[in-house]
Amino acid sequence: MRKVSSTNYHNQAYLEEKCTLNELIHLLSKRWLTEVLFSIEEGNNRFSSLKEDLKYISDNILADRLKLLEQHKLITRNDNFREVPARVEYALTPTGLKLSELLDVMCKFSETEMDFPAASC
Amino acid sequence: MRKVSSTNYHNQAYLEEKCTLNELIHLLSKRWLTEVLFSIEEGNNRFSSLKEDLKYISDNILADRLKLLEQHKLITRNDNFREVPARVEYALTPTGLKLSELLDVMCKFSETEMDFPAASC
DNA sequence: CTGTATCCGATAAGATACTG
DNA sequence: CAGTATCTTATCGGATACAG
Repeated sequence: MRKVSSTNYHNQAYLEEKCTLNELIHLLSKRWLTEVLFSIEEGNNRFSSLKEDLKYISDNILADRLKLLEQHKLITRNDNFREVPARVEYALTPTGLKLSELLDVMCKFSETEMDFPAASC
Repeated sequence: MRKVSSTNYHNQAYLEEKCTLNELIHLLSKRWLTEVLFSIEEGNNRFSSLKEDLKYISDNILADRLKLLEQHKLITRNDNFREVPARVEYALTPTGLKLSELLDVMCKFSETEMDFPAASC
């Protein structure tokens, strides 16, 4: 739970109210989140498949990131398979796809313009 | 100092090596950083002017963000005025300007596509 | 298979006091 | 004016154990 009394909390709230960009960046800055988005886009639509693809991610973090992405309507969660063991499939929404394209642009920018050591994107 | 032994550290390093996008987002996620960039773009080119514009920012955070922006060649720092009291002026680099334009695009996206409460950007 | 609950270490933000 | 140094607190990531 957040301590509402702190300046820390108030400043973040102030920034997010001032501009939703801060809210979006705060979401994107959660570790693994963009990787989960990209991995779903590439066809990894199950929990176990994502966990295998993002080899160092832990259960609780993956679950949390999927929940966040769903809450912000960037992915859909389909658990209507009525199978045992449980089966759930994830997919990008149109907004999720647009965000992914936007992140591609940012990735190109970071590769070509920014002063970071080179890496394959 | 960072503890190199932690999984926490290794995972972040893994992600940043995998794609510089993670490095860029990690930078942008530092609180106030984008606001400082925008404020400089709007003409606030002195420490005191920035501090007044971003009314809740503290000295040490502003100093740190300016240092980060300079290190990544997003702004320039000019202290060649030989005046007392000290005088320093900041300005965007071409890369800084491009980043600002990219962030404008992201801001529009967050306003029109994302599921956040509305705010003026 | 797809998660949840609890705990702990690591990192980030901010308050305060001080300096050339 | 333009910062720096030190300390405290808040937030985040991850390990482990467990559940429907």
